[in-house]
Amino acid sequence: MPRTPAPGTRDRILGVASRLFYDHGVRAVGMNRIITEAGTGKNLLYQHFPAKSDLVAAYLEGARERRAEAMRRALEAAGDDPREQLVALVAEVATTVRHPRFRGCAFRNYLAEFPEDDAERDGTPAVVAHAQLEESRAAIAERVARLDVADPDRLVEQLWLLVDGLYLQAAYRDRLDDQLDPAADAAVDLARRLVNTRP
Amino acid sequence: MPRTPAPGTRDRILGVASRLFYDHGVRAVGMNRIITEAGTGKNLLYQHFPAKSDLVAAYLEGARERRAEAMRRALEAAGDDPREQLVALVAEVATTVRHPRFRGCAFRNYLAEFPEDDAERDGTPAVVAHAQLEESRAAIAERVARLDVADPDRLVEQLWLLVDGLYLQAAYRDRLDDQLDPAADAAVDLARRLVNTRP
DNA sequence: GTCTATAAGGGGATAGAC
DNA sequence: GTCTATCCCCTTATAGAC
Repeated sequence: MPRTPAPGTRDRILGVASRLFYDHGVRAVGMNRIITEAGTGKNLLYQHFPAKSDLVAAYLEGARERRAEAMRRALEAAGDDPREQLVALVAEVATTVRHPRFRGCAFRNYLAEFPEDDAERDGTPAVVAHAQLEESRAAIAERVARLDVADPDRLVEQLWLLVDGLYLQAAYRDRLDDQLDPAADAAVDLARRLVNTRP
Repeated sequence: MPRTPAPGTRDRILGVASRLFYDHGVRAVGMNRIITEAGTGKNLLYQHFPAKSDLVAAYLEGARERRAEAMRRALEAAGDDPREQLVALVAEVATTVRHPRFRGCAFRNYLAEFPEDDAERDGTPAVVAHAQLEESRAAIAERVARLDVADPDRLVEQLWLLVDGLYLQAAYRDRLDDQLDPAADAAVDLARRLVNTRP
């Protein structure tokens, strides 16, 4: 049984691939380009990732971990009030969206690129993407459930609409010099009004 | 000078291509499939559309005309009150989204599929898509400008967030049995509250 | 043995020629 | 309509360098 050679290789390949996938789209980036920019051999890449699909799934999995960590930090900073936590979740997205190199939500971008990619086996990119979206939505639903509002389901939908709206706008509004800051501010403002409305 | 042969040919090709592009995505549909399903010859297709890009642009242009017509009808039915017109614009999107065969916004789908398609020449698909989005947003901004609200820009952003949120959710929430109806209702409800808030 | 570099297989794309 | 040219894709196999 051979030892795992060159421990940093997998991470380096995955890092290069992740940046390329995110910046240019999964379909637009070929394996050749990843190999060239990573400075590695083709054999080694296919040893760590038997197919491009595995590499894409690992890319989304990494993005998911980073998103989960960011959400966790935002919730911690918001304290114990579920209303403040809900505002913090939307505000975290608003902050993420403002990042200069932000180019849309990685998971929604993937699903838009591969609309016919069914969720068959475990570890499929589509499965990872759906899991992240459901997890993110569940974080909102949990906190809304702790509020005393007349129609909690509706509030979840409305907050989720803000999040999705922000992500989608970020995906196309950067073409012209259209800044996302007003949209991000408007989303946070609206989220605060929504969670503070008494039944 | 040869006569224009078979006047309905162009429309037939465009109709078949539009349906395929919308249902399966632009990248997933090759020219061969369009030719096969349209029952036309390859020569004839390239005579009407010299490149695939031209066919895609015509597909988006057609979708744009249909969207403009739907918006015009919704505004007419809403009467002269700008508040009712704004609610009608969001409600029209909510209705469109509920359609069983709805598979997302054609323009946003295209921009997601081709993120690096710059707007260079006229008639490019990306140009058509951007024009439609700006036109749709302008329809909201015009009516908000006629309201006496404290921060009109913010209201435009918030209404636009609802529209984008609806469109994006429609693009991925239909995978599982997740119905869009609650989201559509929530969006219309929120739009009504937003435009009826006094400064 | 481990990695790189290169070539080739198999498929499908657009576009054009006949 | 069929057939071909050209290109790029993912993937595998082979050959060479440290």
